Amino acid sequence: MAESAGPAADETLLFLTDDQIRKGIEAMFFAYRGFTADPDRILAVQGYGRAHHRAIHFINRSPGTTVNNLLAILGVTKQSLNRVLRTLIDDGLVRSEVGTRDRRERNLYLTEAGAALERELSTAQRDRMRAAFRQAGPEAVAGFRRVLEAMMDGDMRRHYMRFRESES
Amino acid sequence: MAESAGPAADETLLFLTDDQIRKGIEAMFFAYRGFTADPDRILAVQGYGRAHHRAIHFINRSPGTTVNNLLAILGVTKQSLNRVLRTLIDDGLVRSEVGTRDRRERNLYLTEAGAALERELSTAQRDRMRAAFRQAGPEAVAGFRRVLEAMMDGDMRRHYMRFRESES
DNA sequence: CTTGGAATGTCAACAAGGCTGACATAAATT
DNA sequence: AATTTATGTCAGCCTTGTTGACATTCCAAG
Repeated sequence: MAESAGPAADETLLFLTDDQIRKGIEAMFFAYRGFTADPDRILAVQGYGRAHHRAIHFINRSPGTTVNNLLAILGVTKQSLNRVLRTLIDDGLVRSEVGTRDRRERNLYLTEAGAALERELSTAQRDRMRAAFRQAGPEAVAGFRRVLEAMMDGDMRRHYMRFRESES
Repeated sequence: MAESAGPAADETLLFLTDDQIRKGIEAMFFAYRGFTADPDRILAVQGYGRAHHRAIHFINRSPGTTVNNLLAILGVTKQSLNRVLRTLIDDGLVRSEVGTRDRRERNLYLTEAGAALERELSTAQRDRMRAAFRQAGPEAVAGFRRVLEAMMDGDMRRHYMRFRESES
């Protein structure tokens, strides 16, 4: 913070040059495409999209979660999420139960069919991630995670950390 | 490849456990949201979206690029790109010139107004990336890039590498 | 106890930006 | 001359964002 008087004048900060940063930006762009490519292909077959994947992922991650919880994590409007949730419920992939403590809430669970699709999706995505991790090596993976965590918005980092802690 | 008989039996591969992979997947998801958040805010003001940002970014990156080139990099249909390009041309942010060597082609350039918006967008995005890089440190950045490069599809890696080489 | 908000979820309508298919035009290639 | 290539355009569809209106449920203040 104190040493950033000139634009990258210090040669120990070469990884902060505009060119390095630009490469990072493009790496992020191209890699995210690969990251979603396999699930996208699977989802397209049954007429679903990325929004369905996100809902399925986080319901699987926290069974019994409420619509409001999901809204906070996914960062969309409740109307948008509701449409996706409705098709998943109608198609028998998600079960919605009236909350016991507060009957305004709906607790969401994957059905067997939902869990099966979740496994199919996450297997495809994990296979690619695993291959990338194996190719890059453990230290690269640690760096990858450190940079991504620093890039998150505060709110999202909270959700991410909550998930990280919830399993050993 | 040969040693992967059992599920993560080797303790030197702990970074390849399903749990580690899942953390990587969620890190990617949450970080990408942060990555696009600042440009999204700027674009929303002038009524543009992420599609406009992508077009502007890559036209700025390779001035004079053709429509076909852009299609290959962005991975969308020409109809979809055309709609975005048309608004950018009509709004005076992009200039389209008939190709000299091959007059079927259109060479695309940013106008002054286009370059100004590009600077505004990339400054916001670079600031966040720079902060993340600085916080994570040079070795983390190297690992970040290695993992992302391994995660790209072959085609996308080609485009990425082409860009990387095009500047020292 | 009742009543007025606040929280939660649903329904309707609209826009952006993907997609496919069909077709036109001009230029290059064979 | 015929074909292929590059680009643009029209029409129509889908997913997934948005806002607005509204129903239900809970809770707290009177």
